[in-house]
Amino acid sequence: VTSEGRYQIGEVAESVGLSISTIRHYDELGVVVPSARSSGGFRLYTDADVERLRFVKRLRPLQFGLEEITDLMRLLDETVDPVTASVEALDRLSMYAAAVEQRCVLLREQLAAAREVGKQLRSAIETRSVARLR
Amino acid sequence: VTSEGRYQIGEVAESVGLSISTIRHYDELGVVVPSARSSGGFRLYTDADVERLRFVKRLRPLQFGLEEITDLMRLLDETVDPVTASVEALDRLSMYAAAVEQRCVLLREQLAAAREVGKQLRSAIETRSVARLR
DNA sequence: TCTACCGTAACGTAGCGTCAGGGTGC
DNA sequence: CGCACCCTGACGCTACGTTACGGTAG
Repeated sequence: VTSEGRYQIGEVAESVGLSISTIRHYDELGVVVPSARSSGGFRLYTDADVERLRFVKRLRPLQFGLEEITDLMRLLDETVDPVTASVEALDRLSMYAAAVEQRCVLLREQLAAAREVGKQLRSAIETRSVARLR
Repeated sequence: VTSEGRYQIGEVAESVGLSISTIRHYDELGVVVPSARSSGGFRLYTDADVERLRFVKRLRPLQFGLEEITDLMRLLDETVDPVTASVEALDRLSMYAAAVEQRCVLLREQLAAAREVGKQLRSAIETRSVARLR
């Protein structure tokens, strides 16, 4: 904790589980821009910023591009107030929701396939090791 | 089928589910090199080659580099005959097996996190849409 | 000969990792 | 002042995608 709710990039990286260069990259691309900078130029992240980083981290394995993720988060921001929320924004938001569902299904399939490989490997090792024992 | 057990890159791409450029890339890097070429230079894949491509495809989501995958497949090849199989090769093979296990666990965690996001998104959309109806 | 398919070469892209050289902060 | 931490370029890397231009298969 640097000064009550303002974290430096190192602490953030530690707590979120992203590398410092990744976090800097996200800043450069405008995915997650720190709410403040110290007088000396250090990036200072608020708890909300950190939450956004966690959000990105969760979405990345679903093969979403950083641009899409940025767009999605902006949509969420725009619709925080239901009054300001345009129908169009809500529409696009649910398209993202559907995409997330699909990617999850795909991820499950990949996991299943990967476990197959694991089994395949284990059995291959076993038969080859057993043969060696004789 | 081009001529009994020899497939052109297009058919292979179709059946395996990898893009043509990906398959060409794998050839260039020596990951999966087609067993033959037509007299005119067309890549000709055998069923075994196609199997190797499927193997690569299954391992990719586990974040293995192409070089590692190549190494792994070579290890499998080298140990096909238990007599030629060195203890060292078998050792490295089981290290890969362990790595696969770990990556599977990680993948499951990522899937769980991603589903969280899905839920989060759906509920956000719902509350914001319902508010609009009034 | 036509047409779909394939070849290489070369450059473009996303998402970081990795210095190099130099301030910042406690 | 020291030492850990941070800054901005700028270049490197992986794993492809994308033309451009031309040959091949049947």
